[in-house]
Amino acid sequence: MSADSTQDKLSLQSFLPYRCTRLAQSMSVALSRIYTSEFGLSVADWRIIVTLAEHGELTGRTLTERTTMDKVRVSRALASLEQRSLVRRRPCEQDSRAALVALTEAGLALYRELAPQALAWEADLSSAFSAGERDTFLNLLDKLETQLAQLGKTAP
Amino acid sequence: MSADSTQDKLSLQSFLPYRCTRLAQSMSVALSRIYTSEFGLSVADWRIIVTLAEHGELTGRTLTERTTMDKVRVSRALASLEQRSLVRRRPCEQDSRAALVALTEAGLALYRELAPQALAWEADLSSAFSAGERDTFLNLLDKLETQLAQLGKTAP
DNA sequence: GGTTTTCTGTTGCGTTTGTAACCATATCTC
DNA sequence: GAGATATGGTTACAAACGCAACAGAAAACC
Repeated sequence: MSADSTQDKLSLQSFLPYRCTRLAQSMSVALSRIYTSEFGLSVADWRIIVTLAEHGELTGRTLTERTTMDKVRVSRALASLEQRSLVRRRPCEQDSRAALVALTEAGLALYRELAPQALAWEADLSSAFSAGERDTFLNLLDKLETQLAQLGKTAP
Repeated sequence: MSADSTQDKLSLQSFLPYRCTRLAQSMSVALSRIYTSEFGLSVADWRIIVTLAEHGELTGRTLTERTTMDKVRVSRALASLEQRSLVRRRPCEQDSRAALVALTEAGLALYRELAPQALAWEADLSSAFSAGERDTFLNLLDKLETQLAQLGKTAP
């Protein structure tokens, strides 16, 4: 009926931010059954481990960018991970304020056990999609994020 | 290139839960410029007000369902909203445990000021979409949520 | 009709999370 | 090269959050 893509009346159920948050919440709860219940990792831990596994040794600064997390959240997660000997830190020669963080052997081993499970879980989830819909979905997410950044720029 | 809808390697940037959380987070921050900075409302407050405006007088129980929030979160938000005279509570005749919550005149007035702004904001955001993409997006969100519920049922 | 179970709603407590202040170092400016 | 400014990272404090425990009332059970 409606040829318009936007709504004229406000309904929580079709309000984009609410729907995205709700979905993200559900996903997070489901996923945490893997990395929290089974491996005792927080979301922050998880993101850091995956990022380090993908990009190798990184500085805390870069880690906050890649994981879209707060400085302090990264700092605290790193402290915890280091205590559990899942990551190690060594001073950075070029900048003595910064530290270079990398996975330890144990950390890498954990990742190798965790990653396939996460991928399998995501595959199960994505099986709700028909061919191409996953890409479409990610594409739409991109569009929204881009637009959001655009809106934030014009009216800060 | 890839005809497969799932990924073979784990990358945070294309990992569905991460991407959804990130987008939801960005949206929430942007939106809160309206209802937090300007009206001093929390996300919980906001959801409750919108739901009450849409459905009229409701019990707390129903409110938790419609807003997908915790019992306690609703309870605390209601206490705060009642103190600010934005909602009122009256005992429920059929069930003396429950209370019926409704917007006050002030609450409704607030809503009438807030809702258009939220809708305008969402319209700005949705302008990143071409015709039909918003519906597509909501549809894909639905699919994921359904699948998620399905997965949760089989392996709890 | 009394007992047990279930349900609504609130409170207490420990954990998590973000904001602000803070060192230490690096960079920029003159 | 000395002062101002910005940046990486940690600490301190306060607010928000959810789980568990709770009181009170309804439903279910026999």
